[in-house]
Amino acid sequence: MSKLASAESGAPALAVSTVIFTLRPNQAGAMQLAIALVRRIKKPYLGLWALPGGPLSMNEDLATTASRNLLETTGLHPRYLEQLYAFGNLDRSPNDLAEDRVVSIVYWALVGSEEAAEAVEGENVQWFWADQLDPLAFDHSLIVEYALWRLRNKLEYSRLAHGFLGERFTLAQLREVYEAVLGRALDPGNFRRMVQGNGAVVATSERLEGTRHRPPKLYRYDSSIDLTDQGPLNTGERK
Amino acid sequence: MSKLASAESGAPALAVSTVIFTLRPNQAGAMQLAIALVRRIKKPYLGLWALPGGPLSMNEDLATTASRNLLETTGLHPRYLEQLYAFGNLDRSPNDLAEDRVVSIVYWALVGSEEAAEAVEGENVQWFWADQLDPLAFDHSLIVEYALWRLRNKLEYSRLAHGFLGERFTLAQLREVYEAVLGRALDPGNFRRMVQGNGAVVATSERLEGTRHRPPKLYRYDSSIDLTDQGPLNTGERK
DNA sequence: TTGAGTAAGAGTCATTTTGACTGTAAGATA
DNA sequence: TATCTTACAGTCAAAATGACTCTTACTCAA
Repeated sequence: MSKLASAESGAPALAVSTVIFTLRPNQAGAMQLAIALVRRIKKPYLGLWALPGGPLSMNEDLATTASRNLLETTGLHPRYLEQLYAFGNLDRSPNDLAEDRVVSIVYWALVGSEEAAEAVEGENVQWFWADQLDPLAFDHSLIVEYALWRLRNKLEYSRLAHGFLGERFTLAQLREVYEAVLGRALDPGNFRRMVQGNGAVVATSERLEGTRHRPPKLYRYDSSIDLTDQGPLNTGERK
Repeated sequence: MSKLASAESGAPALAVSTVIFTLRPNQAGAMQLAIALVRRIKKPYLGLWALPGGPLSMNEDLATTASRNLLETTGLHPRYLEQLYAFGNLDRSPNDLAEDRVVSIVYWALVGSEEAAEAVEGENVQWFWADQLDPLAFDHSLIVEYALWRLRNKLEYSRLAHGFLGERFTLAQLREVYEAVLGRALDPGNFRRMVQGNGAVVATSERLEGTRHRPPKLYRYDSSIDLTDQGPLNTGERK
């Protein structure tokens, strides 16, 4: 007999999972894309790594559940949170017992680099480099691959990089985010022109001091756009 | 006591709905974007129009359920089917009885113009112009608006127009699809250059005859790409 | 005090892409 | 045969893009 609540009602169970991205410095000191995973402590795929998640509770919105899962596993709040996809194939679970069927509504989230450094990490919660993952539990490898694709795509026509950075940042830091996510070097001059051209970013009067070279200006995103909860539910512009 | 199965298990119910698009000629003879809706014959929003859909059954994939709903309401098979979004807000139902909560996984579909002309239409199933809809039941107006946005966006970087056309088509027909979906006229010459430039379309040796002007070449899509079931589950290129 | 090193930030230039437009060819109809 | 309509090819300028160079402003070591 299944342990899932759905078994009694004859309907598939509903769960919410989250792909949590951040940027962390690697051995060479360069920023690299990382994902938070939890270790399975129960029977299917016991010991393997999986996406954090849990059942959808009756009195909670989907995004709220994702946000809470994120807080409970890493102790962090998302800078950006968006629904990725609903996975509900019949063959998602290893044994094809119909009673164990779970439909997972998956979100993806960005957390800031500084916060991520202080995140909860332990035996069963760890950060992994996004581009060198061992096979995960269930269909989570597929999910991560899709989330990666979506992140890289959306970066180009959105202001996503904000999700990794603080309120103010230099253009070099912003470029570093783009390079880490896209996985290739970008020309500094062209990047400056691009990012200033579309008006997404405005210069502040401050500069970053304490560097051992010419102090760069600090920029901030044009604050007219709210970065949280993209998708059909926001009322702002859609681009 | 609620009629929904979820009430007994303490979990939100799961449903699948579909936004069904087609192109139909309007009074002026021009193609225009239309959506298939069903009339509510039950209590919440009784008499209002809504998206076709139903509960997710235990032994059916999400996309299969969407496809079956489409077949049952219109008698048609989709030329294109893609998951849109999972809607699960707490305030989706009018009365805020927690037991009535439903999470809807919404798909959107394209059906061919010729087939749509012969589709089942009756007292409780009808086509409506996509850009002049009265308010729908539940949050379905919001859902349709989002589906429209997604359709228009995706048209630009995908081969979506195939979903409205037959196997072979003239470039003028293809342009007509684009114009109907985007809602604006396109320059024929530039359209030709664009569509031939990215290699999505190849000319056949046939021509469309019976016109009262120079017979245009018939084209077909490069068949190497499968158009059904986009999203994370396809193995092909992702662009 | 001075020169070297480093990265910020502005500018140049050739190529590609895009939008608007013009011109010609092929068939139907009167 | 003349004319109408549409297919389809070609032109041209503006805008966007990628690969550069050059100058400026700071730190640090000699």
